[in-house]
Amino acid sequence: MLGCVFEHETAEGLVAVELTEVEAYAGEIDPASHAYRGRTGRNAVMYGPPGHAYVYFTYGMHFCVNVVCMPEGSPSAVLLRAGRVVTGESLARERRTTRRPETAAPGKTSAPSVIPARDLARGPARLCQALAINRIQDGADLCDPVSPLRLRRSDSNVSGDSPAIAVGPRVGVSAAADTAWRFWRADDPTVSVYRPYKARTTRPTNHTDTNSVWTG
DNA sequence: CGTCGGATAATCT
DNA sequence: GATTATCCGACGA
Repeated sequence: MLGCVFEHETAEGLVAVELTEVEAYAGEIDPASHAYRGRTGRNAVMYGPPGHAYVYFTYGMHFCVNVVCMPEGSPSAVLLRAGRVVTGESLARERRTTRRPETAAPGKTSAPSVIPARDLARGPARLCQALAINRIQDGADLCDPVSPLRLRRSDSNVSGDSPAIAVGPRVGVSAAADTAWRFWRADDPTVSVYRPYKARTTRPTNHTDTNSVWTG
């Protein structure tokens, strides 16, 4: 799948990326897979036919997209982690630009930060934001040429020349952290930065509000 | 350049 | 109630 084109056609226009980084999840035998504990409402699409999109919502604010890759009943998928934008760069940047509230003090000009091209789809959630992928696309057929969301071979580079592929552990997973099922184009600037899993201290929920009074 | 904490809510146990 | 296949801004070197 590295080097294939992943594209989404919407009313706003077409944004296409060339995939530079992917990650494999091997269904019910893989402790890091969403399907490890069996079928649920969220992972149902993974149990369906291959070539369809499995989109999930995570961290309370991000979407990630997978390609279902094994026959019906085998819930395996490949997470699309990063890509290089080849079509619709301005639209992708528009979607990726986080407009913050005007923090500029009176008399001062706020510096408009332009997102570098390499960062537009650098990371699984960024890729989804650049392509405007959300829950609606969960289950979409990626192999139907008529589908607005498609995965296809690149028009260029049909010569068979393929850049070197690097292999390493998956990003951000707590289980099976040493399994090297992440694949990326070596020396490509659009590949996401590796960050190992880091457990986070659960912020204590405020059970005792400030007005409660202990009478005992 | 690097590391670190916070945001934020669906999903699952 | 805990966990999470992440990202961004802040801060220090």
